[in-house]
Amino acid sequence: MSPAHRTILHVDMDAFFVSVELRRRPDLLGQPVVVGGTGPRGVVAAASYEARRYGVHSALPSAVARRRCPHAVFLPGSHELYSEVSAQVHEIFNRYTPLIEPLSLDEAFLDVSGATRLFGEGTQIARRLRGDVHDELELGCSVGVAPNKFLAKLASVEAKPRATPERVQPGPGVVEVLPDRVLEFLHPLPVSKLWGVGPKTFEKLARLGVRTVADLAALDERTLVSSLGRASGVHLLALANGQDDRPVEVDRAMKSIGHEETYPHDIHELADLERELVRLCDAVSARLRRHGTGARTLTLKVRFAGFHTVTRSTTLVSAIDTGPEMVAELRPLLRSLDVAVGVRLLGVSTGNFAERSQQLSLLTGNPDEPLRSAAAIDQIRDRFGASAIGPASSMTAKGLRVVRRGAQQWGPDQDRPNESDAAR
DNA sequence: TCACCAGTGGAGGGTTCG
DNA sequence: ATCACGAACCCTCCACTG
Repeated sequence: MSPAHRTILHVDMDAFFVSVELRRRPDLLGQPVVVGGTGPRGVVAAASYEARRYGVHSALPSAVARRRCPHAVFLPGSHELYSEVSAQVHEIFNRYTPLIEPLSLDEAFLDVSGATRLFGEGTQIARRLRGDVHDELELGCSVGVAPNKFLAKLASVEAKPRATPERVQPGPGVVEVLPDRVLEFLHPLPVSKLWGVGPKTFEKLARLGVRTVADLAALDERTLVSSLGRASGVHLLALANGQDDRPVEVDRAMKSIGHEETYPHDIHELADLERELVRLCDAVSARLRRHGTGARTLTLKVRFAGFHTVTRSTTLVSAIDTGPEMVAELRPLLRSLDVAVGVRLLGVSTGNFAERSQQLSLLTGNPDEPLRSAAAIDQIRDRFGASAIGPASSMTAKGLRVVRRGAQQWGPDQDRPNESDAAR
């Protein structure tokens, strides 16, 4: 039996990556600080509220961010550290409910419907939780409280601090949407605030004369479905009426694993791309094995110099989980493309997970060689680190050192300065 | 032989989110 | 002037099956 109405929390850490950095760099407090890619093709992953005053926000190209706020401090960031801190935040959540659905490192839904008897109303839980996070981790967060996920997420936006060109205003921290005030809260909002309405959908809705959520709610379902498609149309109309019965899902199974990289310079040579393909397959297959699964569907992604992007995929009868096997499937797909114009990004993604079946090699009649050597590689990496061993094709000419690009999640590293730049 | 139906699943493109 | 990365989900078209 589900309760008459649920109490859902959406917790969103305030400027998470930056706030974590500021704990070890208190000298930067109150300054514009940006975490993200530092190279010319990088983007902003997180901006302090001071930086936001200058129009710097996440996903903004770093080059633009530098122009808008030249005195901002740019930090490369450490995904691993943020992961650890995120886990600590979740431990705090766990005091109040086990029903936690992480959306990302810095966001989560909590279903506290069953916790109110023990800890009080949703807003009381929200305030206690904020206090814990602040006192124990020196981090700020904003919490939305509502009868469903979608409204809780909207509420947490209202709870956040706000940066205007003049100043940074602290937010209320906790905002609740009461069950009998849902439409009152929802309908005046612009449709662009709805979860799932991006630039494209916004344009389609604008053509239907829709500007506010109230406009959307008044729309005929058939009209909406014919414009947005079945699933999106029905879903969006429900949201516009404040209805969202999606449960807080604790263990969402991963459906795809992939790696993609944007290069500091476009690549024109097929041979170079094939070498990159080997590296990507090596990395993705290692992650597959760590998750103890194999993949049946492999997808190659290529972004050309003009930003035009294509994908080529293949689905196998049985799942694989080693680099060489993946390369064997994807290399022909890569070769089928004309890469003369130059490639700025190459990506490999896997899905359709299934147990890897034991099989005999047709050539040797022995148990699958790739499988055994992959296991050996995993052992070496466990003991000596990820860069201890890699594909021969990614060794430098000088040999012996595996070429590992910087662990940059938000774009390629800054170009390595050459000797003439070393002026001091 | 043709038309149709319902269901499944692959391929490729696309949108959205954080 | 410039635009990352990782993942989920959706749509359309198409082939195949019964």
